[in-house]
Amino acid sequence: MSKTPLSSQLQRRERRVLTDDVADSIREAILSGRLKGGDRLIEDDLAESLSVSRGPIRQAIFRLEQEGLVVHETHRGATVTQVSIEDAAEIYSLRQALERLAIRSACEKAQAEDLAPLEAILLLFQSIPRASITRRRVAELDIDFHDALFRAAHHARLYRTWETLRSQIFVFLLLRDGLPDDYLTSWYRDHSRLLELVRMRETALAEATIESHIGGAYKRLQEHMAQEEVLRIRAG
Amino acid sequence: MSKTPLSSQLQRRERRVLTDDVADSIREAILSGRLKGGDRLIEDDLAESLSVSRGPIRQAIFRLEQEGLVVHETHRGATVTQVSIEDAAEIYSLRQALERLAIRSACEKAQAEDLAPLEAILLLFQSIPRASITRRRVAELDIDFHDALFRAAHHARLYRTWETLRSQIFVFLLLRDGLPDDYLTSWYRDHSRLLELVRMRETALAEATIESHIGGAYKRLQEHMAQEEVLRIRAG
DNA sequence: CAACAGTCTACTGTTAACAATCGTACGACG
DNA sequence: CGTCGTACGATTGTTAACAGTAGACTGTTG
Repeated sequence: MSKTPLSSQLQRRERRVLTDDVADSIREAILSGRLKGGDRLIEDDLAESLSVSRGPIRQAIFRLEQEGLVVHETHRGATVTQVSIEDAAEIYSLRQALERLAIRSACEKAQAEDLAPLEAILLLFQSIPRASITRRRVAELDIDFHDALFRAAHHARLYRTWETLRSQIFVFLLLRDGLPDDYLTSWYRDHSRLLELVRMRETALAEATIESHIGGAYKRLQEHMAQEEVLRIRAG
Repeated sequence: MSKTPLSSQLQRRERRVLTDDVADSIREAILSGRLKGGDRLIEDDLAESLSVSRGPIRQAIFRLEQEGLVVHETHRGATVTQVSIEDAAEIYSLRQALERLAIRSACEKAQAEDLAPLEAILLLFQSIPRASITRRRVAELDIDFHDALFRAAHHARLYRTWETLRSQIFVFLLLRDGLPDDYLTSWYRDHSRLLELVRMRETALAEATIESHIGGAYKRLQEHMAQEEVLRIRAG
C-alpha cells in the first residue's frame, strides 16, 4: 500500500448545488443558440421549466451576468447579452492582455504534466478527419487549448478572469460559419508553435507570438463581421 | 431652451437594492479591518445585525466572493479571504496586465473630460498638508487615480475586471503602515507623469511607464512583507 | 485508548408566499 | 391631439419557514 495519506489522493469533490446546474443549463442554452441576444430571462418561467424555485435561478442569473452572457437591470429583469462589433474589440483586447500574462506565467511555472493536456488537444485535432470537422468542434478545441494554457499558468485570479471571458469568446467563435481549409492548417501550426515556445520557456517570444495570434484572430473576426454587415444591409 | 432631448441629459439613476447595501457594509468591514482574514461570515448573524433576511446576505456574499474578498465553500459557509505573499504576486501581475491595457486604451480614446478627474486627484493630493496625510488617505487617492484611469479607457469589460481586483489591492495598500517622505514625492511625480503621457497620447511610452510603476509598487510591497515576516519570526 | 458508529447542533441550501416596482392601457382633461 | 393621472397585470425583490449537510460530541467496542 502507498504511504501517502488518503487525504492527499482523494480531494473533496466539490458538491454541486442547484445554482450550478441552473447556470449550466442557461449557459448551454445561450451558447447553443436556443436563447438569442435580447431574449428575456423570466425567473418564474425558468423556475418552472427547470423545476426549481426562483432562488437558485436568481443566483444563476447573477453569476451569468458576471460572465457577461446576461445583462440585468434592477426591477426590470435579465436579458441575454447582445454582442456587437464594439464588444468584439473589448473582448479581444482584454483577451490579448490576459493571454500574454498567461503564457508568460506558464513559461515560468508550467511543469510537464501541465503541458500534457495541450499536447493531447493537438493530437486530438489531428486525429479528426478533415471532412467531419465542424466549426463548433474547432471552437471547442480552441477554447480547450487556451483553457489548458491558463491552467498551466498556475494563477488562480488570472484563471477566474479568463473564465468570465471564455463564454463570451465562444459566442464569437460560433458566429463564423465558414471553415476554410487553410484555417485548419494554420490553427494547428499556430497552436503547436505556442506549445513549443512554452516548453522551451522562451518567455519573450511566446508573449509576442500569442499577442499576434490573438490579434490575428480578432482581425479575421472583424473582417467577417464587416462582411456580414454588408450582406445584411444589402439584404435589408 | 435646449433642443437636446431630456433622455440624453438625464440618465436613469440605477436603483439600489438591499444586496448592494449589504455588500457595501461587509466590504467596508473587511477593508476597515473590523473583519479579518479567516473570520467566518455567518448568514444568520449578518442578517440579524443588518436587519435584513438571509436572501440579500447570500447574494452579497457571492458577489464579494467574485471580488475575491471572501471565499465560499458549499455547505460550509464563507470566510474572509486570507491574503498571503503569493496572492500579492498574483494580484500585482494581473494588475500590471490590466493597467497596461487601460493606459493604452486611454491613450487612444480618452477625451479631455475623462482626464479632468485624474488632474483633480493630483491637485487634491498637493493641497493636503503633508503632516496630516495618512497611509489610508494615500491609498484611497491611489485607488481613485487608477480607477479614473480605467474609466478613461472606455472599456466596460476591462473596468469590470478592474473592479474585482480593486478591493484586493486596497487590502495590500493598507498593510503597509510606514509613510516615508520620499514616497509622497515620488507618488506625485509618477502619477503626474502617467497623466502627461496619456495627454500626449504617447501610447508605447505610457505602457512601459505604467508597467514599471506597478512593478515598482509590487517590489516595495514584497520587501515590506518580507521584512514583516522577519519581524514576525523573531518575535514568535 | 484508538477506532468507530450514532446522535445532536449549527449552519447552509431551498422553497413558497408576500411586498414593491415597472410598464402599459385607458380614460379625463386641457 | 397630446399630456397627465391612475389602475392593473406582469415580474422582480424580500422574507420566513422548511430540508439537508458537515462537523463536533458522546458513548461503545475491540
